[in-house]
Amino acid sequence: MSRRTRSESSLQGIPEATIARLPLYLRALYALADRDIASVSSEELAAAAGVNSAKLRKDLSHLGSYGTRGVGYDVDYLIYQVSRELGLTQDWPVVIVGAGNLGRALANYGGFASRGFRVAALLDSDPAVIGSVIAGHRVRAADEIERVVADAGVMIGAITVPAVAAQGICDRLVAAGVTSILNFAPVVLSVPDGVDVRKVDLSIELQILAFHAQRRSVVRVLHRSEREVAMPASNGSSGGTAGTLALDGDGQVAAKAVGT
Amino acid sequence: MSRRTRSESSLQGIPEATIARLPLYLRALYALADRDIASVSSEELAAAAGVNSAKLRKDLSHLGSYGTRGVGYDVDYLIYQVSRELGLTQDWPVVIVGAGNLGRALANYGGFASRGFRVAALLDSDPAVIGSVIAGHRVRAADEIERVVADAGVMIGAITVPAVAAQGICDRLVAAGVTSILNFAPVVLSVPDGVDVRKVDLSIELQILAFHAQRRSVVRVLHRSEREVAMPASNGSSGGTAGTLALDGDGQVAAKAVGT
DNA sequence: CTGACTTTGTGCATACGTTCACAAGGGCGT
DNA sequence: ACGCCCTTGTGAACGTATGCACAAAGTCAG
Repeated sequence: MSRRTRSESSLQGIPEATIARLPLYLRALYALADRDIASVSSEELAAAAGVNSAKLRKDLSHLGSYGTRGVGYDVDYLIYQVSRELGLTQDWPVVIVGAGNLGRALANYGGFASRGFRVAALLDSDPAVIGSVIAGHRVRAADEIERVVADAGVMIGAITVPAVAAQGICDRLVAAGVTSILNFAPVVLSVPDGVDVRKVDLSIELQILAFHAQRRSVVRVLHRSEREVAMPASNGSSGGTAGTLALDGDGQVAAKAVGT
Repeated sequence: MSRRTRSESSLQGIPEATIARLPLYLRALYALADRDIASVSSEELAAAAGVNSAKLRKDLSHLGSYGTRGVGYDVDYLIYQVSRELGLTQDWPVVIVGAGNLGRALANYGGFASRGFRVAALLDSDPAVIGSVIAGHRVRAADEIERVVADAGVMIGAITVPAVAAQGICDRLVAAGVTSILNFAPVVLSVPDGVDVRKVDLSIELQILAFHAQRRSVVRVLHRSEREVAMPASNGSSGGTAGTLALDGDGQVAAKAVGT
């Protein structure tokens, strides 16, 4: 089921991976514009954004043919086109629920207000915090979610509350009409169809980093005794579903400082 | 070239996409363990983690055969195996540079200390902040980067400083021996080979949300006047590289509240 | 006006990721 | 002890993303 028409119009057909990179290009373009650079080649822009130039050209080609062969791209024009594609030519009021450390960081975030986004309200359920002013916004009670969303026409909500409260807040946001949610709480939110959830989880990023860091350590150790890897995994009946776990420090690796 | 041996050992061959999901599974497993659930099927665990069950099984199969056919997975055993694969059975001291809102949020983050990670130090360059205590850590001067990294054997650094200062801090972290960097500053960091950088950018996530939100609006508008989409893009010579930009509000869409 | 040069936009090959569907394998009731 | 039933683990098909390499298309000098 879930047929997608994918018409020839550029409206539908932009790959998700491309969308995720457009903000990167946009940031690089703004940096160029700040330096009064009027034109840029795909090679230069790709370097500034940290991607392959062929990939950048293919990404931009999804928005249309906005470059000039032999010359490059007009910075201002491309900024406008990318902004328009991302929907940043309009104003997006955002409600932030949870005025803890993360909520405050978000409300104070510079790149927030600068390009298209605006903090419509900052909410919290803690009476000790309600009424205080953070980043120019008086913190309002979480009870006011419905009113705030309706009054300001909010379509985007950011959830920066503790994990246990996140689903409840999410439900209320959705019921009030919010269709896009940025979730910072370490839980999987369940939402009805048509609501878009993106998550930011610091812990996950750290764990991915730890994996690679450990892999580097392991590789380094294996270089010393290459023998033991060649042994295929013993898939005998040992282990299995035994009740006691062999939680000894077998797989442990020495994490020494890596002074160059 | 760039031959990869991809031996039968599980050490090398785990896809990046799988790695990125392992923390998700781990979180779901901890939640199950907290509820004293000893065994779980791929279907249940997949639902808890918000993924497809076939994907979950394939992901877990990369670590080895840790399930029991007809039964499922032993929760504690799987927690151990996933933790070990991610390198979370060892302790990772992390240095946080930048004690602004984000740095504080990170230092206070619950999921930080709980599983394998430990704040080794919190640094800042602002004399007004140095010396104050945040989340149980006395903020130290940014000058001490090298000493802190060496003393605590830090391999992971988090950068929560303003964009302009990020590359400089990054260089110093790398020079001091840090090989994994979590970057919150909205810049592309350049690092030598062998250093792993992951970025968390609130603005990018918001922009992706805005894109989808706008797309929903556009689709809704188009349903009213379906005619105009059928017209193929006029790729004539008009427009082109003209000096003046047509920055009128042509592509604007009405962002009305979405009351159910 | 012409021709050389530069850079875009894209066809194609390859790699990677996802999903289906089912055989293999283990537990459990009888 | 046997066979049914359940769930894992995986082969295969499909879809998506990436990167190379080059034709198309424009600029600019003379």
